[in-house]
Amino acid sequence: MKRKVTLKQIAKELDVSISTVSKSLRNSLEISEDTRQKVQAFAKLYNYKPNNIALSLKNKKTKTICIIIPEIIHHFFATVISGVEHVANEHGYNVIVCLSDESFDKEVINMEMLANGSIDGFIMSLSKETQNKRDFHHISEVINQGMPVVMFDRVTNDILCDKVIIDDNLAAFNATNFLIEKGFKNIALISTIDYVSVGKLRTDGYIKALKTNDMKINDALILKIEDIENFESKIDELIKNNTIDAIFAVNELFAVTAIKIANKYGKKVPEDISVIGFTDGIISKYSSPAISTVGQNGIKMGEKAAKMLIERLDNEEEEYEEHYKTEVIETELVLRESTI
Amino acid sequence: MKRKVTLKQIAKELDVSISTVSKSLRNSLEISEDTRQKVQAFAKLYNYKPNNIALSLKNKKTKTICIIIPEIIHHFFATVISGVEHVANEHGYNVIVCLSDESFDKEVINMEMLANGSIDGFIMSLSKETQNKRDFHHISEVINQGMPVVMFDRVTNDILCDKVIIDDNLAAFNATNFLIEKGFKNIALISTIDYVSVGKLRTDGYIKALKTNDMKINDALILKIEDIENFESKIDELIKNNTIDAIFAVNELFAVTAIKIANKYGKKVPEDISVIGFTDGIISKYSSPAISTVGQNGIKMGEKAAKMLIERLDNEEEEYEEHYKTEVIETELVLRESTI
DNA sequence: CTGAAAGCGCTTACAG
DNA sequence: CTGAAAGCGCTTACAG
Repeated sequence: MKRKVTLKQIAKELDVSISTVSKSLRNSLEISEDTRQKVQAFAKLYNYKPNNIALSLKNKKTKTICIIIPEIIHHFFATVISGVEHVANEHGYNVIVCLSDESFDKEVINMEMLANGSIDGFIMSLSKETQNKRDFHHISEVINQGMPVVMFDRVTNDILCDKVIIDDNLAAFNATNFLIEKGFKNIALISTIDYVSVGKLRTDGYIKALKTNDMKINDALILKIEDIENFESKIDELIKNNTIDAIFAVNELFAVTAIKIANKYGKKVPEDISVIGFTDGIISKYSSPAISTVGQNGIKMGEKAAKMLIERLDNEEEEYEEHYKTEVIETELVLRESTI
Repeated sequence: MKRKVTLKQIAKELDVSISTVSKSLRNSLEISEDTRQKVQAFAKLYNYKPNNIALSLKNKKTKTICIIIPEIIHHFFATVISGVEHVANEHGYNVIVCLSDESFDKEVINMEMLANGSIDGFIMSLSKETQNKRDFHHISEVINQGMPVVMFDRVTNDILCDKVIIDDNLAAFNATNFLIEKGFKNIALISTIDYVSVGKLRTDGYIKALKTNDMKINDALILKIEDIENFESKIDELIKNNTIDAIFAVNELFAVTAIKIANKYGKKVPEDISVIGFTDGIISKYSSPAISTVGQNGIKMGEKAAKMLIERLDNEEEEYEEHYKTEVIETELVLRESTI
């Protein structure tokens, strides 16, 4: 087992100073061709690589960014990570992934832990609990210390920073409108409680579409799911107790579950009920029938978020600050088998 | 914008030495009660937090571990990350996630980059390309430098280190055997090419089950998919050209695709064909019919891998080395709607 | 009880 | 052309 070699050791072996070794390896013209070659050859032989931590301390930058997400099991968030990873790596950055598990406390702990020099900036999507509490002091604190933050998807207006979102309202409007144009009269909505920002926006879009088309809002057809534990029984009730010819669900889990339950009551999708989901993930693609859905393009969101963050980091000298942007990533209606 | 405060600044403000500040904050008895309180109060006021990078440099440990996976979109790997995260956080470790994208080069670059002091140890699953090339020098190099590595799922015998696996052979044997006991005679296998270690092991288990039951091996029913691009047409051919009453697929993507294609040819699952997949992920759970599958328990694998790594890190003083273990996580056959 | 010094591994302005 | 010194932010053995 040969431990990692340091400048000091090389200097000792070659009987020169540490400065000389350092400069030689960075190919400084200050050093004679001869010495440089000797040092470089030796370093290569011993497979010298500079210690990242020492460089980080010296440079006051770590070339590492952190992405905080509520849940990695959610396919959408996994795709965002993938997008972030690729852009980050291209620019020589590493990515630390933190999971808040939808918990405010875990979100705070993660941020405080990493804000102390471990990373250069954050990319994050708020946990449900944080959105519910509306307590964002941990985020503003980090920003105040001069560390850039980019929020995506689940964002808040209470914090000023760069953001990457989709137009949830518009996407929901379009999806609902699509169903209305198909001639459906009883379009149900399966959404989440309003404090989840995207849930509320999507609900608003649905309502707006109905209103725009002079259709009346039937509260019985609007289901807001609070508790992921027993959401199936809620959907069951919705379908059992109402006349429904189309469903718009704000995520794919709700959509696929709705289809299952519809089948249970002898309703065929899409023949009897058309279904549109949200988030173009694995479930939508591979379930039978394949589910029509609002494609969210997590990869692109991740890429964009990473680009915005890295741009800010790499231009830190210049006084860019306060020039925050909100990027809206376009969505698309992916039509498959669950709609006629 | 108030920059982060350092010991030096506190020392200056309070007109004491840096050593005194440091000791006070660590509550050293060397320092008078009085001074300690003063320093601590001041530190609290200015929200002092020690700089992680400086600590890492000093302590020669970063309290960060890296997990390298081939693909995050694969639900199984996402669950492993989740397991690693939780155990790591419990023990005060952060997790860096790296994606190799199934590429040998990316795997090597990631490891070399992070091995230079950024992290304390690796948890990894080999990329397809690495398994194909059988080139593991980057891994042995890291291990030689004294950095612990834990491999999971896609492992190799060529490297000595801690490992977490499932008994792929046995799991495949059991799944196939289950189908045989149900009375099926023409059981197809949809696997991957042999250089993917788990693909080969699962194929072997399938063959062993047939042999044990004195059934003959029909090569036409064994499909080894090389190319993820056009795997659908391969499965299509398999189903179109053969008489099949059951299918064992080595992942859920293959399983769900097989069901779709079977439907296309008018075969119902499970009435006409029973299907068992591998990896108990989102797809298996939510497709219609829900797919019976070999549950792999990624969470548990991740937790175990993290525990093994952290144990090694925390006990580094003691000469534990060379005492490598391979943990086998049990699998279970999860029966759902795709088998009769 | 307090502080100066050395050190973790590196870089760079400065002196010779 | 080479090297000693200072510094990034911290800890700790040692001196006073």
